Amino acid sequence: MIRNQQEEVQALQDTIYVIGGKWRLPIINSICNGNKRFREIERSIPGITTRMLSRELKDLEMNKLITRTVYDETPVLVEYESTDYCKSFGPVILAMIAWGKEHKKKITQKS
Amino acid sequence: MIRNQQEEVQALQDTIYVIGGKWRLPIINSICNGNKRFREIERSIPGITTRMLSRELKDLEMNKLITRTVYDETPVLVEYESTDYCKSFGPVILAMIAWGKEHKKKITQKS
DNA sequence: GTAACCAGTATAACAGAGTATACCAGTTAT
DNA sequence: ATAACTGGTATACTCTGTTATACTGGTTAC
Repeated sequence: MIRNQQEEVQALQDTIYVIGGKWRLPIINSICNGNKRFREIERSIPGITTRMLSRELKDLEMNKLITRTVYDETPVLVEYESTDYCKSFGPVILAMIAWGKEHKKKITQKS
Repeated sequence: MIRNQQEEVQALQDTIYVIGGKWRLPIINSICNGNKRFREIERSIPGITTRMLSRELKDLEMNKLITRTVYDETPVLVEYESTDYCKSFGPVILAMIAWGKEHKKKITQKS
């Protein structure tokens, strides 16, 4: 039953690496919920600092999960948007939400 | 369209917290593939140290993803096994593997 | 003009994840 | 008896994710 284990573990670690950390998912979530502007996203995520948001947005853009568009209007306007690719991650995210909820119940049960 | 966002983000972060980090998934994977003994698991994961394996196994046990059974035979025998609960995470893991593979292709494409 | 917004960057410090290396008590194999 | 196995623990270090705080240059509102 040992298929291409090495490769699968690598793929798993890649996925974890892309969406891991404290802020990635909340940011993705915020953008998927329609927030486009930097400050708008910042305000929607309690506790995040501009530094972290800035860094994470760059990583997410590099990984093609979001796009960053600069509109060269008089007050420079920047918009972040989730890609279709990001949305392709939807099922995994939903599964993780469901699992997280069940998990909390399970762990807080009296032993 | 804003459902219980706060709660969902929390659930997401819980899930990430449980399976995040460099070694959790490889360990789960190893145990699910039939490795039961400490040194056996250790050898199956290139690069891991006994310290990390020890710590992660404790966390995974606390989160009820694996069981630790001590058989009080003459050479003390310890067996780790994945729980049904851990297996319930299977679909998410498979989705993550698939996503990770696709992602690698996507990112390494010429831009 | 000064206060508040925009989209960030700079610098420094902290805390926890991860690494490196050695060691322990006990058992089995030669 | 000496080496190699078992299932780990101890100590010390590095490294990076995260925080805290301040600041920039430009625009708009009062």
